[in-house]
Amino acid sequence: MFSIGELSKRTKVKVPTIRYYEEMGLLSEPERTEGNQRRYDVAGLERLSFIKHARDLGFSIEAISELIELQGHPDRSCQAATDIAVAQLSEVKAKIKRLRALEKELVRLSKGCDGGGVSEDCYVLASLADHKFCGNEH
Amino acid sequence: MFSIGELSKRTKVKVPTIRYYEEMGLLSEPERTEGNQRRYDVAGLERLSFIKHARDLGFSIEAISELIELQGHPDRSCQAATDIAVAQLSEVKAKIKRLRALEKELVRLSKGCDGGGVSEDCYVLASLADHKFCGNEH
DNA sequence: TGTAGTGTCTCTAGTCACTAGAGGTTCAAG
DNA sequence: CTTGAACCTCTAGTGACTAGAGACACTACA
Repeated sequence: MFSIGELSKRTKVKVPTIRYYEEMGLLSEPERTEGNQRRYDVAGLERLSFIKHARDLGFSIEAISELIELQGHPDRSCQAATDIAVAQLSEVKAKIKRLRALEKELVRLSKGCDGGGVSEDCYVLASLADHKFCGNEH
Repeated sequence: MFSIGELSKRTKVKVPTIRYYEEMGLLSEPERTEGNQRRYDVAGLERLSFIKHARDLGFSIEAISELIELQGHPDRSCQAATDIAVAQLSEVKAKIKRLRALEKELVRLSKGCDGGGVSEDCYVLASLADHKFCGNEH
C-alpha cells in the first residue's frame, strides 16, 4: 500500500493533482487509514500511470474519462478509443500548423529589429500596430 | 466615434472581450455617452487592433501590457520589445517541438488499432496503460 | 513513552483569457 | 413615440490545475 506522497513520487504526478483527479472521478476513492489518510494499491498506481500518460499526450480529462470507461468494459468494441486517439491526433496536427505560421511571423518580426533603436521606429511595434506589415495571414 | 459593437465588428474582438481588456488595463477607459455607453475614437480602434494582432500571435496579456507601455514612450529603447518577440518565438518553437513528438506517438497509437477489435485487446488502451509500448520519450 | 518533524487532511481561493447569463437601461430607426 | 437591438454591470463558470491556511496523523529516534 502506498501513501499519496509515494504514489506522487512514483508517477511524477503532484499530490494535489492526484486529489484533483479523484474529485473529477478519474481515480476511484482509495482505502483510508484509521486516521483518514489515503492508501493506494497497485491497481491505483496503474490507473494513475495511465492517466498521467494520457495527459502527457494532451488528452483532456473528459477524453480520459471515456478511455477509462472503456477499459472497464473489456468486451466492448474499441472503436471509441481509436476515435478519441484519432481526434487527438488531428487536433495536434492543427495546432502544429497554426504554430508554424506564428513561428514564421515571429521570425520576421524579431529579425526586423535588432533592438538597437528607439521605440518610435521599432519594427516589432510597427508590425503589431499595422497588419499590412505582415508577411502572411494569421 | 464607434460604439463597442462597431469596434467589435471592425476588429473581430468580441464585445465582452473588449470590456475585459479595459478591465485589465490594456485599453484606456473610453468616453461615455450621457446614457453611460462607451464611445471609441480612432486611437481606441488602433489600440485594440494592436492587441488583437498580438494576441493572435500568442503574446500574453502581460507581454502586451509591456509592449503598450513601450509604445507610450517613443523615445525609449526598443530592446525590450525585441526581447519580448524573441521570447515569444522561442516559446512557439518549443511548443512545436513538443507537439511533433506527440504527433509521432499518436500516429503510432492510432495506426496500431483499427477499432475493429474489442477493448480488452486494444492497442490504444494498452499503450496508454504501459509506457513500454511507446516509441519515444514524451 | 514522548516528541519533533514531516506528511497528510479539507477547504477556499487564485491562475489565464475569456465566455455565459441575468436583469436592467439606452439608443436609433421607423 | 414605440419597438427591438444593443448596451450596461455583476456574478459565476471554463480547464486543469496550483497555493495557502489551519488542523490532524504518522514515523523515527531518544
